[in-house]
Amino acid sequence: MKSSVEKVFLDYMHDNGLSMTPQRKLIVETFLETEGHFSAETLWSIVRERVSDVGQATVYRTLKILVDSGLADCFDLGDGVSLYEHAYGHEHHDHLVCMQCGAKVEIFDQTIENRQEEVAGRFGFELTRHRMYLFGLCPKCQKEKA
Amino acid sequence: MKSSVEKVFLDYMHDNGLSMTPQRKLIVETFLETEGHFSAETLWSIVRERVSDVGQATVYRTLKILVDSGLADCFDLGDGVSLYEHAYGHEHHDHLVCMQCGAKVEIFDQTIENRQEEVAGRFGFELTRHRMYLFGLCPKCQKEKA
DNA sequence: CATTTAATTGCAATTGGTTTTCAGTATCGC
DNA sequence: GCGATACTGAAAACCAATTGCAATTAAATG
Repeated sequence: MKSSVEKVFLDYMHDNGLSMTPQRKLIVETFLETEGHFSAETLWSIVRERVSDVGQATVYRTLKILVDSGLADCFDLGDGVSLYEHAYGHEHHDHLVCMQCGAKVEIFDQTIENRQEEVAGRFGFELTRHRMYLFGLCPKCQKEKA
Repeated sequence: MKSSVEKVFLDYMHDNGLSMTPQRKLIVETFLETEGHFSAETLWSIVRERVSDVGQATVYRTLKILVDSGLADCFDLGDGVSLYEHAYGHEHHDHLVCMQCGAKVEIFDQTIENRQEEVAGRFGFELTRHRMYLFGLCPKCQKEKA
């Protein structure tokens, strides 16, 4: 039986007149098997461990499809590198990032979400989405520093 | 009497062995006279209206000094272009951005700030800074759409 | 105020992530 | 199968931002 994620992807492909190719299949599978937050470059290197002649551009192009189809979420921490993570079946969340080691924790706080709506409403804005990144030092790096 | 902002800048320059030059003076003055959120490119174009032969690199280099000295704040909305705004004498705030017209509203909510600390603390993180952007439609753009 | 040293400048070249172009190849609906 | 489209990898193009460089200028010192 086809997994629910694959169905969503194939439906998106079909609905938009896109074709399935061995490269895309490989990239999507690799994406789904890779946990955490990673760059296109990183995903490319993992893909190439399996099949050596997949082009970098194809990885970028496929990641765009993954984002558009709702399977991936793309964000960047302000350093010019886009990071990707699984979006299908994952609730919305923000990130807590260690500035020392780069560790990332997914966070969610309903109070913050509510206040965001409320603040936006105060200015008559209709809120669509938001991004929030908290930067600091993780427990481990605090110890190492002391 | 020298304004307080200028003093902070000159002190920073001196403390770091930096020299004052006509170009830097012009760029800093232009920066201080320009309100809102703007890119280095935009600042450069305003500067060149006054003196035509200021190099683009000098604007970037001076903006870096402004950020380091605490006079400017640099952030980006995720589209790869850094935006700058006045930081001296301005309290910390986040941004509410209209995705249609690009209008930006500066926002602040103490409840959100408190919860951020609290969420970070829950994971043992020591919070240093954060960025939060709320994206949506401003009142004007909502009307135009309807 | 001259001198010397270190900093600064504009320009052009470079970087680095990402996107696009292009000619050849593969996919999909019929 | 066949034809219209879509896809591919490689390389070139992009674009904001940075850097190397040789000439110029600021500024501390004597």
